[in-house]
Amino acid sequence: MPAGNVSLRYFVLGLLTQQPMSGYDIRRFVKSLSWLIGGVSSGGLYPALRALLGDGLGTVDIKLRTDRPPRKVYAITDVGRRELRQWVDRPTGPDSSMKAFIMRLLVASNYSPAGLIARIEQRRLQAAASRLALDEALAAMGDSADLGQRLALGYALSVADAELAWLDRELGRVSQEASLVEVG
Amino acid sequence: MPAGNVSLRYFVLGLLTQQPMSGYDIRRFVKSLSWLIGGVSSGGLYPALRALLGDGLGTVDIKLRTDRPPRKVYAITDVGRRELRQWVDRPTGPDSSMKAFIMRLLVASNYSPAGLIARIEQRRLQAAASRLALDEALAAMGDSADLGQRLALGYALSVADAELAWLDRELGRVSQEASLVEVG
DNA sequence: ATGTGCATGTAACTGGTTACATGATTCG
DNA sequence: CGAATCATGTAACCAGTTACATGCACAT
Repeated sequence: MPAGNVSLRYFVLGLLTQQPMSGYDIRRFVKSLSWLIGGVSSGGLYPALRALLGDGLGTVDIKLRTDRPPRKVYAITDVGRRELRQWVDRPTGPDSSMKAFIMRLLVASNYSPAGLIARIEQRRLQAAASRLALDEALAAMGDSADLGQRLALGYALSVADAELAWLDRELGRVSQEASLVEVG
Repeated sequence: MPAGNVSLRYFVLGLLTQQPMSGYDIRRFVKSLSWLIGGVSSGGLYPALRALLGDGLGTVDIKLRTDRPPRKVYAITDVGRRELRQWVDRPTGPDSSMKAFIMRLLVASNYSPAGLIARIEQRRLQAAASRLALDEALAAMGDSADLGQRLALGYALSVADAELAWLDRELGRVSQEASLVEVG
């Protein structure tokens, strides 16, 4: 379900606006952000970098070294900066937001009340765990992180909290209805 | 981005728990939910249905008709029900549309304060528009909708509201900082 | 010697989308 | 008569992942 809009290509281009980097640097950096967006696979990254060159959005500076493989440092071009800006402004897709969970919800609603409750509880556990991971990331980052990371983390926290609140509310409601049915 | 977890395969299997359906029925039904999760393409659906048969998760009842193409009605098997339940309980991973926005946020934070503000505002417009679409869906659905759709809509609304609130808050903060810098 | 870090990449696969092909029926 | 709806599907493509391949340097 690669949703055509989560474009690795432009994201790495965006990283190059901070400073020129090699593929390896990029992977390391993205990995340090894995709590937000996961990592990048080399099988995705290297072809993407080559494509950037081909389209004139980036350049390489190849540092040859006798002992090790050459270090290829990529940089963004002016054309790249222009295209990047367009990507940033591009809608992220008609909010089919939270699609994965919504699909499960639609399916789970066909289960018995007890089954549905079990599934919402399960989801709550997961949500709480990932919320905790965000908190840990927040603690770990301290004052060192840059604006982008702080913004991204804040956003993720807000959404995670909203989800938890919804789950708790709904869990209460569904349980109550279930017990009413039992009694009635 | 095919996020390996948004599995069309299991979602259609889940729809079959409500009642046996043909591929066409499924497309129509999912299309009626397009405000939540978008549609299904036939190029995705028909292969998925065939795969369900191959794996023993579903069966077909082929109604031959002289005048029209045969109508193939699919139903879920017990094995299918078992696997489906596992899918429902499976973690969903960070949502891909959230990921798409976070990536843009990380990139946009490298722009000037004015640029960053413009980008957050842009996102706010989109978020408000999709929030509005959800409200319309809510109004349109009235009392007719089933539990699953009501749950899904409520969830989507909560998350959308949280996102809007975050955007407004952050827009205020970033603007203020920008004007402080200007003055200082 | 053994594993970890540096550093590059390819091949096969996955889970989709887009666009196309086919053909009858029904509605305006 | 033409458009929409019913109803099936295929082929080409896309963006990405997984697993693999290669090889040197440095620390344990």
